[in-house]
Amino acid sequence: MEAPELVDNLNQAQHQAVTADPGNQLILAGAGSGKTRVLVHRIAWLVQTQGVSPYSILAVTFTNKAAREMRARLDELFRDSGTPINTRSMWVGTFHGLAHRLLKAHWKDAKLPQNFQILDSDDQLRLIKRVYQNLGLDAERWPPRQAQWFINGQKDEGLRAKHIQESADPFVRTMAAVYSAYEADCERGGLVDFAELLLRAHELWLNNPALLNHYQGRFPYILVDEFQDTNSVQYAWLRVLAGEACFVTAVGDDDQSIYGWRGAKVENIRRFEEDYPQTQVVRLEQNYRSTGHILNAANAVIANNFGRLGKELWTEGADGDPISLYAAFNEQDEARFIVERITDWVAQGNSKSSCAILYRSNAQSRVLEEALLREAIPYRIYGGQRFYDRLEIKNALAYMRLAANQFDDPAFERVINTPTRGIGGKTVDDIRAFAREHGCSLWQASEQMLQHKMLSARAGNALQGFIKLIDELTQKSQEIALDQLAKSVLDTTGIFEFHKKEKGEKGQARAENLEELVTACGAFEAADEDESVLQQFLDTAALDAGEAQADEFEDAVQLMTLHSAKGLEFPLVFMAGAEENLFPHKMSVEDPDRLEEERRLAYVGITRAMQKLYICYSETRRLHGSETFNAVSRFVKEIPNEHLEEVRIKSTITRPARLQNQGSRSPSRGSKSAVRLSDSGADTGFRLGQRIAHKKFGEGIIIHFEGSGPSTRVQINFDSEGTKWLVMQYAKLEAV
DNA sequence: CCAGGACACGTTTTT
DNA sequence: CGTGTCCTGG
Repeated sequence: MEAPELVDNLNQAQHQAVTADPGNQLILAGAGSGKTRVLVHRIAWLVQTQGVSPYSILAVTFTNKAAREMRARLDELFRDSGTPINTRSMWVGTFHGLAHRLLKAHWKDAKLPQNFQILDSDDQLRLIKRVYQNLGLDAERWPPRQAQWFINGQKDEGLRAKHIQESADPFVRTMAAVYSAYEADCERGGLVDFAELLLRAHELWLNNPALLNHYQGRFPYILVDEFQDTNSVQYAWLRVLAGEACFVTAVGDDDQSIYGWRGAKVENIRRFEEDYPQTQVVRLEQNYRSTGHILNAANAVIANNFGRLGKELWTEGADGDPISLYAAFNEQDEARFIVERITDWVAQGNSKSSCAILYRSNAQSRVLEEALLREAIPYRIYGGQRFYDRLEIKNALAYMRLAANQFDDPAFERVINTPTRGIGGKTVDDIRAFAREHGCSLWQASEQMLQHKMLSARAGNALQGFIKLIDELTQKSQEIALDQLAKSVLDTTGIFEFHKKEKGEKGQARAENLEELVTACGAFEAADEDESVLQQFLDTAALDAGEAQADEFEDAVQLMTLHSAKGLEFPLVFMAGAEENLFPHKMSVEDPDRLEEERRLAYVGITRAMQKLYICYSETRRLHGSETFNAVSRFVKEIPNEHLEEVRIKSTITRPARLQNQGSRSPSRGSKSAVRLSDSGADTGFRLGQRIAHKKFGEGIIIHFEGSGPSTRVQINFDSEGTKWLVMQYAKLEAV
């Protein structure tokens, strides 16, 4: 059967990947090589030419965004080829989403209550803190966050509390105890955290051979996106499901594995061929995104890593501009440089949203934001707080959760006194103690304590009011539509007023978000007839926190970390802070594996750029309150000179080491003996003692020069502003 | 309850 | 240095 529309316009490697005979397949997809296209076309090809049912395909991604995109593109493809298929009923989703779907369908086999609740990391931490109280642990000595990290790490490796080996190490012993108690609490409350979804789903296979057999028969074709990001449980879950007969297509790029620190295992993709017999390997190396200079730079950098599966990006397109390297004087200068380049770019008729500023750590954004703010350039920070992660939304959702399930302890704790209704810490402690003693939920404990009049009149009344409130919501939840319930939560619990009266613009924003929640509830479409719309909505909210920001349609410069830039592309890209100890980060330079991950991050960063890439580093940087002096990043040095062009001619100044001990803000200006100053300023068109005018600072007299060329820095004693150091290139001085 | 101060901390993030 | 958290005093 022919399916020309599926293979037209594919290059040879893509064609090979899409039309390969059914079998195990490893598609090594370089950055910008048309990966999603291949994945989607492969699915359509199987369906349209191989007679594979779309419902016997399992397609797994990591993020909801990726899953949505895949679904949308499948919809489009199927629609265009005249074979409309309901992709909503296909098994396309995230690992967590699919695991959840399985556990919902087989809650009994999974040994879960039917209405088990998903615990987000906030709830999880809260629960761990409660475990601490129960165990009488010192939160100072063993930070609860560490316990959370530990528990999730163990689960990611497929390990339960009982699997942790006896250890003499007090840390391990303590953590194991916390894990164990936490597990018991989750068990009692029917609570499932994110890692637990995966672990349970894996155990579901292992403990129910018949069930596993059923799904193995159901899904003879499995496709996994971003395979290099799979962690141990995810890999194991897939491996078991695939069994001996299913065909697995793994799509990924070992060179873009940047999540090792949260459990992802590059080895999973590297050993794929060994684990899945007769794997056909296809390399997608032709790049449709970047210019030649950019790709060659990326290739050269990543070539320094060992044990790669190997891949070299190339393009039919032009070499383009070399990468520009700017050595900033300090982080302010760096920001100013970037903003000026953006201003130029926009002046040439480009959009602001076509530029991205990438950085290694979030702390770097502040200075960049300030510089953008100064020039009134709108910007958007990617990866901010998402809708369902907002405090006010979580509070409202907690009421809805209680309406769905009164035994949801994390929800109970969150809102029992939010807004304040006179149930103080003491009362809540008493309820917790009672619940713990009787092994029941906080809700049940509250009812019991009220019944037996175990509380003071005042606390009792307040608690009674809360119980009544929730009872009424529970009642309503069975009678009215979801958005009406949400509205009712806002009206009756006081949460709307509570957040609205928060000071500043915050209150306004929170009120708007809460109203938005009602709208979202109105727009929610339930997929499953057998379960309450409310429960489905809550699960969706827990598994998909929504988009990061509301005003994403405004034309704005994009700011983000290198990590969150993965998968995106921009015509103009700035990589800021390319300095040793910042990038690669100092926490990663000692360990070769972690250093390689940093290098992959550099590779990801470079390959985001389509037309033009600027790499910036700063000779001095204020970090954690003190001045740091870092060399240019080793990754920059790994880029061959032919692809680089220095924007600033490096000055001839050599800074003595002792400068680091000097307290002054501008250490290199301190003493004449330490720094070779060019007192002529010959190549600048200005001379010492000359009177000049500056747009912002007014008139002044030149009192020092340093460096040469356009990067020459000049000290001016302004009449009204005092002395300042400026970079000649930017200062735009005029002789008076 | 909340403002304000002391104090600690400082890489990356999705579900 | 800037931010977030925890604690205390009013």
